[in-house]
Amino acid sequence: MLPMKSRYALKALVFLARHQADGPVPVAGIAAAEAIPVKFLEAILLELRNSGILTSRRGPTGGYQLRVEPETVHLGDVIRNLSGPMAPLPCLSKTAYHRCTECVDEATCAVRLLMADVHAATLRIVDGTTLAQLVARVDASAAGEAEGQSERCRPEQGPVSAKLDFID
Amino acid sequence: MLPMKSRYALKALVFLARHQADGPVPVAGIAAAEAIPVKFLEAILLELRNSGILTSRRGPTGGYQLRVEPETVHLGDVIRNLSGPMAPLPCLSKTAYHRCTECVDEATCAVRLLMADVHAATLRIVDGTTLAQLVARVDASAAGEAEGQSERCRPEQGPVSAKLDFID
DNA sequence: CCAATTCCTATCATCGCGATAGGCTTACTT
DNA sequence: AAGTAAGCCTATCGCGATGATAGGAATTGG
Ligand code: FES
Ligand code: FES
Repeated sequence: MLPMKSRYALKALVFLARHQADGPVPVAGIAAAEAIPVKFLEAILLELRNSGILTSRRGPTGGYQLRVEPETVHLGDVIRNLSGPMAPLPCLSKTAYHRCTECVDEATCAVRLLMADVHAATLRIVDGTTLAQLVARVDASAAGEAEGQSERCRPEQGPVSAKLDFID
Repeated sequence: MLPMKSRYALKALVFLARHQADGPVPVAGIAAAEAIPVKFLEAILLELRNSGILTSRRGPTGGYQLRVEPETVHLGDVIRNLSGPMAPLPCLSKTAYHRCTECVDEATCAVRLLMADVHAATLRIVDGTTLAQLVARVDASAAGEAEGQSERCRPEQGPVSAKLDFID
């Protein structure tokens, strides 16, 4: 499960990307718009600021603002900064690596072999998507909503398991 | 993080796939070979039995055994049976779906849009890999270990982010 | 009958997570 | 200078999931 911290952060960043022109936006404004607990969001935005993604100004007319262009914000970094590495196994994290005590040989560990692919696939998506791209996709999704043209189409995917479309 | 329950289960299944010919294998044997707490593994194998993957026999010479061929065991089902759905968001699970209270419109939710791809990629791997394939990969990995021929090669992947190889 | 093994229930300790409380600091407005 | 709106920071709390253990009942081979 993606932690609430990261979910809220992503929502807030999308919101801020949309309001780049408005100058600093106060926490209360974002929280109200996105239905996020104010004090919790406060802590989140603070972390994002300390990690360099946001700027802040205090006092009246203060608030938060994107420090960098949305095209340069990789969503994987956002999640990592707030919720730590997302490796499904300790032995797969580069920044927080530590050996799996239960495994004798890392090189021939079946669990590791399987999850390494999962991890790689995940990173390819979250690190390969920028905030700008996400905003664009939301817009596209909203545009095609009235139409029966749901989701983004990926018709040529190649049969993987020949079974049914995967669930859950 | 993949729960210990699922990690242990995968290891045990690989072990059992390797010892298919030996007849029933007692829990203690698997636990010793894979360094898994006995009582914990006991509970895990019991669940796997109740979900139809394993057979058991009691008494002396008893133990656990694969009920079906390793080619028909999809690893995603193993994980699901033991640790529940692996959807990164409640709104992405088919079997345990429930609406995200914090999100106004599911169709235009940025978080959902991003994680849907992650989820799909994960399922494509875990449900697209069978126990037999995993065993084969372990063998292949063990064979190429002495050689500099590490991991499975996927040379043509297409530039995704043009950045560095992803970390964590 | 005995011993080995599965089966089942209950219980525990710990930890991470989501969230809140309370106060301090900065800075704009009047 | 006062007042106030905002960010900044630390501490704490409740809760549930997780990993693990205890103890015993049921089954079955020798
Ligand atoms: S799971 Fe990390 S080495 Fe086996
Ligand atoms: S995260 Fe599920 S609808 Fe937004």
